[in-house]
Amino acid sequence: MKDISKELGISITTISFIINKKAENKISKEVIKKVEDYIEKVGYKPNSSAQSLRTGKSKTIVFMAEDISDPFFSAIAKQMEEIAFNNGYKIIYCSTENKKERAIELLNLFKDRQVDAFIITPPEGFEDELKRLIYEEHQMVMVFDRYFDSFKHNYVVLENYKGAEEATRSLYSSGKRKIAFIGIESNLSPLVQRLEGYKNTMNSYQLQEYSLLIKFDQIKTLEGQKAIKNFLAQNPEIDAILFATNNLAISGLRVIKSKGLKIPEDIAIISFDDRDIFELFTPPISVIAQPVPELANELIKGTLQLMKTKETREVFYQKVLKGKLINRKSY
Amino acid sequence: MKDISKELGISITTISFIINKKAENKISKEVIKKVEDYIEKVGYKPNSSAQSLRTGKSKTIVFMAEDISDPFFSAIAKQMEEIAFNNGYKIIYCSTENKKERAIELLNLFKDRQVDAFIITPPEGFEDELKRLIYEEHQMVMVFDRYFDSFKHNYVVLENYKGAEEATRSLYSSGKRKIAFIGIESNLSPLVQRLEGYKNTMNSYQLQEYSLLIKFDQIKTLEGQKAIKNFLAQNPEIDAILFATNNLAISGLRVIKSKGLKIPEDIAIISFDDRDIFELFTPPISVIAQPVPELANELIKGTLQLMKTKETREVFYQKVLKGKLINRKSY
DNA sequence: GCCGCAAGGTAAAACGTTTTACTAAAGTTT
DNA sequence: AAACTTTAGTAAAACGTTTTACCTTGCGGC
Repeated sequence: MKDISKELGISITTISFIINKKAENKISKEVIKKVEDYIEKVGYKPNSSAQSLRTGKSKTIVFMAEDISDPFFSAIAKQMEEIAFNNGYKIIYCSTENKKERAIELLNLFKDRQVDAFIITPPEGFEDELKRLIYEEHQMVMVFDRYFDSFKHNYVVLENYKGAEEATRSLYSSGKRKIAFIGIESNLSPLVQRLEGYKNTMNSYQLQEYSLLIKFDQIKTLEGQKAIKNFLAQNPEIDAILFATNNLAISGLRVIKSKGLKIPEDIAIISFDDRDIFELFTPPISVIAQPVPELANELIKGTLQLMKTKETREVFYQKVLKGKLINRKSY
Repeated sequence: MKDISKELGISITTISFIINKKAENKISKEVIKKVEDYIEKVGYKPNSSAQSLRTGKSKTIVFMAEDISDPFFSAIAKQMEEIAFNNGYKIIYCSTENKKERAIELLNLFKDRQVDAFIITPPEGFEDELKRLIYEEHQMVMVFDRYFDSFKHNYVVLENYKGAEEATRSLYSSGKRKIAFIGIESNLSPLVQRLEGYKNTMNSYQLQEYSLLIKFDQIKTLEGQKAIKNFLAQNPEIDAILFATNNLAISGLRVIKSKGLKIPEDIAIISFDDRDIFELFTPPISVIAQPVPELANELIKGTLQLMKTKETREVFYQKVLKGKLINRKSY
């Protein structure tokens, strides 16, 4: 800017105004034109560190996902990146592995970097920490995938209860009566609501519930598969399963495959969350798919919007999006 | 720092020295201790924008992947993130979609932000641009997954030729003789080398080659599947296929499934790149798996190392890692 | 008692912006 | 024509660090 100023004989202030579009009714058209042309010509780009230092804004958003290598989260991440970038923001990713300690550690490490906003998939037990972050540290926070009732905050989540309800109904409609639910031992909102949706639907049909809840860290392990195997062995009458997450379903499918059960004749399947593996499985697995582009869009648009409107502690950005039941003949 | 300085009656300079570990033989033990304790107590963290402004380093690395939502790249990304973070670096991701124009656009957009290094998966036709970036703009660049022969640069890639060779041999060993290669129309190094590996091996057995090259943007489409279907129809004697990428294999498997061919009896399969879908497929698909943790490790360690040793245009960081053939009985 | 030197420390400039408060000149009222 | 107002622009401080060059004190050697 100093160089431009010297070259054009125009003050740095004026140049700054022009760059930041604050020149409209201060600076003459000719000067604006002259400066803009020169900037274009020499390809000047402002130094973002200096801008951050002066304004206190870093144009950076942190996306703290449960696991950024999970297909669901990485798909969300990609979509968000694009939109954020076009709005002049960059996103930094990290994974909590659904561990509270890890999330806290990450948060601490981000304290020193200036960050304009956080998009967080809070792990189990992160409630108090999250509240502190929002209400005491006054950070701009958008919560994703799950939310808490104990305090108000911004969030974008799936309509989990309805999804589970619809899935259970569909299994019922296809003639299944011994419908099981395999979920996760957790009180995160989606897992609770999915279970609730299942339970209430079964109840409304006056059917017996069969539910198995697996520990979070066993989902992808042999222990998890063993638990499912035992569950099925103890309840051989089960003729349908609703899986609460895709990873759960994958473990379940391994068991079903190893037991030689036919889908959907012996056992019908619906899983939450779509991923390519389900479409290609033999037979293709039906799912309640999350609307990834819409979720990503809401997340980032909401976050950008909130950063614009600043400290409005009154209005919250809360979106609940519908899932889509995709019938692939696995029930 | 100003506050600490006032509070402790110690100059800002001294505090800066202590924070940056440049105090060892300048400042007395007692003062160091005092300052460190105070910093710990009040939880002071330096302002990173100010640091960047002063030092010209942003502690930021850009990872320009082909597609960050692809399981291979997102797995790499996750691993790198972790290591980078522990070294005080943050990573910004973006996806080129293997489009030259997109990559150039992204690069331009990063010009204004200060970036310490680039890790790039160069798309087709990016050669000149990459060369310019390295040799004219003197950016720190680590190239990933593919590389160019026409100029020296840092890279981390897979030993593609050997991988294809080994896979082809294995198919031969299992008794297959009409072995086909389905690849991509591209002159990116891995695709060329995989084809070469296949061709030369077939040649050494004096077997006829069958190869189909699909256009990059048709890989995941119906056109791609149609091409594969035609290829198989025209060469019904084919009894084995080596797929050059996982996405190709997935399209191929759809075709094979729709044709009702049995794997491996009717047709044996090996694919490059592992992904969970292959393990769960019926039957499980054999693959040449890339060593993801090692790749990520080399990438980020290499990049960090190069940033330390600065302008050493003589020495290049070039690693070629071995793939691992995993036999899952699909051949 | 003076010199030189090491140890321990600091003042101040610089990094590249944004923004506040100001000015000079020209135009508009009265 | 004096007194305001608007227009077009600028000087300088501030953001929070790092780093260069400098300063002071004490001490050993002669």
